[in-house]
Amino acid sequence: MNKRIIFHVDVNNAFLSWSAILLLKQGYSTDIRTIPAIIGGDESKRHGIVLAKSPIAKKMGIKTADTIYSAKKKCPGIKIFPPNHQWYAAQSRKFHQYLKQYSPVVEKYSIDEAFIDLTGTKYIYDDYIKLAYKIKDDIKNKFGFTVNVGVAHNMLCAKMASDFEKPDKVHTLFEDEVKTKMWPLPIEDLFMVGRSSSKILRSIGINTIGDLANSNIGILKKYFKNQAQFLLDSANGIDYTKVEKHDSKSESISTTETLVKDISDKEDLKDILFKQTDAVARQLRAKNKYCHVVAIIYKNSSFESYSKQVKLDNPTNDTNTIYKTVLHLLDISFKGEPIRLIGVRLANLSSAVVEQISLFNQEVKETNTSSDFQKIVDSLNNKFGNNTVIPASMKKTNH
DNA sequence: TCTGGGGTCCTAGGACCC
DNA sequence: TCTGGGGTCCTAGGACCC
Repeated sequence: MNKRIIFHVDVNNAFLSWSAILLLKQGYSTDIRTIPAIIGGDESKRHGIVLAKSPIAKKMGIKTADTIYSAKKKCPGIKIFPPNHQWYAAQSRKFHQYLKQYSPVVEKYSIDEAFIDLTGTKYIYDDYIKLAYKIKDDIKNKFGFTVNVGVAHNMLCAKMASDFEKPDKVHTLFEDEVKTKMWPLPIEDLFMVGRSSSKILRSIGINTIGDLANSNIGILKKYFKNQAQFLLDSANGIDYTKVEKHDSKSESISTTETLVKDISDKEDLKDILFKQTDAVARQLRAKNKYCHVVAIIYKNSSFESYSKQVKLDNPTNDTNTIYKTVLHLLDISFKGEPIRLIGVRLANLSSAVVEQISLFNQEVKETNTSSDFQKIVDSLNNKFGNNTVIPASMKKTNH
């Protein structure tokens, strides 16, 4: 069997690099990639975490998702810049669009990462390392930001390889390199080993990826059950996952909002939930999908998260139907306590409506014919601003 | 001035059915 | 009477990713 050939392309410090480009364009004199700098949310709105950091900031111990408070402590005088998500989305589109020319099988893994499956292209590209360098340099020259490219025979190794030395580098991680390049790394560096798993692994004397690769499956199973084999395979660089272009593979749509202040008033929560429901339902209709599950998500002032969900008899994409369900979930799950974050999630998405016919209740169900009307409303709102057309029931709450 | 937002996947436990 | 064993569906919560 022929070996696959997979690239993983990863934008270096994506949000920070992209902001750097925009700032330079706007006449800002410093390239923020070259100074201690971070992209961070607004602390006064309780969005105070690090979204991206410059290489120098990283050297000073600042990590993504650190609080800005702690970043300042680690690096007094650090420059903080706000995120610009629209600009990032535009950069991301250019990046992903560019990669599509090399293979029909490109997986958008995140806003700033992609996998390319180049298997079966050896008559087009005689040297894959050269190709990796070409892609890296092209992106730098065309767009002004740098990437790392990982080259391997599977997705896991390609991803691990692109994470080696940064920025602006090409790395390989083939089978015969796993032992020398991957095994010496700390266990936290292995893809899919997070805080919780690494804590357990270190407690049983597994400190490097090599330790894990050479560990006993029986012992691993005691702690990780069905995940044990996956962990052992990963540490050995084994992975059979296929690169898939899952543009339409959406499984759920959600939105959450950390409130500027904790809210414990139910009526205030209802207003927020309506806006959120409207937003996710619109996304659902834009994808021509229907949801089967509706959920409400909370985080209280003690940072405890919980949720309540329900499965609908009939899938829907109708804002009002979903909102009624959300209100019902609120009624049966809201504890009256101060809420820090609230959100709505739509899940079990399907493309077609399958009406469930009740045996006992033959009344004709209200079907999704309102969907066409809603799409017109959506397009008006998209064109003229969010509250051009709103339901009469929400009108009173216009502040 | 502590701690974002959008996702996927897995597991445990209860309800229910045969 | 004193407790089976499959299986599926559903919900809640948690781990992990960027």
